[in-house]
Amino acid sequence: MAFKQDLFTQFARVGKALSNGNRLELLEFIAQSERSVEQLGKLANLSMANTSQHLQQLRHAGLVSCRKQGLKVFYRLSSDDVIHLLDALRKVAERHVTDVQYLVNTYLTVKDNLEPVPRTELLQRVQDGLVTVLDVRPPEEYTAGHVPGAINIPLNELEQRLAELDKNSEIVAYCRGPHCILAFDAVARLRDRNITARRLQDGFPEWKTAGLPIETGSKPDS
Amino acid sequence: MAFKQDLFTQFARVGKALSNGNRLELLEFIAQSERSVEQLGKLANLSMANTSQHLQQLRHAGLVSCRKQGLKVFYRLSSDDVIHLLDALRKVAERHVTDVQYLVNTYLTVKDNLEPVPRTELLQRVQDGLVTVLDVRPPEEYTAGHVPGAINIPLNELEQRLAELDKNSEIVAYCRGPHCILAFDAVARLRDRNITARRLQDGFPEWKTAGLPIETGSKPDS
DNA sequence: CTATTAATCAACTAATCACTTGAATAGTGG
DNA sequence: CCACTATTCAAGTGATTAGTTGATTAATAG
Repeated sequence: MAFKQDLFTQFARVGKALSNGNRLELLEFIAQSERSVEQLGKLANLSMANTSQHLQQLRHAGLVSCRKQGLKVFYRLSSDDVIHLLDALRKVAERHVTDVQYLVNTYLTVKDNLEPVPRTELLQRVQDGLVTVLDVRPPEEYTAGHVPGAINIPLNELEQRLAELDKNSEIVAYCRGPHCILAFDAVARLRDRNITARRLQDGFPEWKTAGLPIETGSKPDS
Repeated sequence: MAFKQDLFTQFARVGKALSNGNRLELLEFIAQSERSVEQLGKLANLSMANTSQHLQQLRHAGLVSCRKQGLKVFYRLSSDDVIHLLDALRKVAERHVTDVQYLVNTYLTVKDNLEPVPRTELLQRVQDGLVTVLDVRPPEEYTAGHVPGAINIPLNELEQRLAELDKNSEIVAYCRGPHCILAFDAVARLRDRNITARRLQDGFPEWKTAGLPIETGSKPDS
């Protein structure tokens, strides 16, 4: 059955594109916004030629597409399907690969002195104006219920919306749960910019089931 | 940020597991039902040692898990997340890789010019007795789980067992997934004999992860 | 035209991968 | 105990991959 083999070989091409850490990092950058080869190379700390070659592999796998404007070539995700794919990949990795869990634990608790903020502590400190609570989940989930007073900035908009954060108060980010990558990613990015940030213990479902108050609806623009 | 690199490296391990056609084929078989190494090797036409090695790669990537029963080791998907991942992979490949489009068009669409039956529609129509659901996968996979009320006739027995089909109700055939040719083939053969037949949207794993009811065990002879 | 810049291509090395072969393990039954 | 079976391990080979280096192609500016 040559057809079946051919099909799996083609699917494997997409898998192959996802089989290298540098390419995955490039993909994540591209997912934020369209970028040139040079920019991407700098972000991922790769040589120009190497970056170009990786991007072409991604392009041949159908994950990204590009347009030339003047001297520069801008790459972007070819569709939202790719985001879903990356999401599914992360979810599987996060949930099943023990090494990822180990990395997350190491990073959050020991290596970077990032022990999560206990739930019980947070409410008081929000009321005292000591912390800004950041919900990095998608808007739908935020609207459906969130920690009182939290502002919603989805992870992919974080860089563009840094101005909305009060840089004098500590940021406490949370997301879907204890192993959800969103909040730790947010904390990592904020810390890259020298913004004090920590992660809330667990995520929203745990907050809710702990019997703590919640708030629903979307935040009006202020 | 070495941590970030490490994380992407771990994610890439999952990508690497998906980067080989034989592994993807094994995964699809495993998605149907738990199976031993020997069975999987035969299905995918691989040597024992080779199969074992591929399965171990899948296991280390967190995609499958296994249990030993007597002499045999049975592999199964480690969670429904994996089906979602495979789905996302297929979707991206299908939509963006022109070679896949060509293959799909050449082999599949030509055979099936009628739209597949949506999952949500099927249950109601089965209950109303309007359709006969036909599972054309091998008996083991049928036994491990199938659409409620479906009858099991493997493709190679279809011609001999036509009498079992109620020719007054429409036949809806399904198999392993959106690109599995078993159901396409069945529909084509039934139409050749002037039996009204259509294909179910996707296959059994997708049905299961959509949260729809399933039935297990083999059908008693009636 | 030439110089400059962004990106790609081509050629090469070291590392990794797919697969084979043959040996080693672990369970089972006599 | 031994024989038998399903699986895994270990070692080796040819193919593929990631990354480097230096040359080459396009677009732009003077």
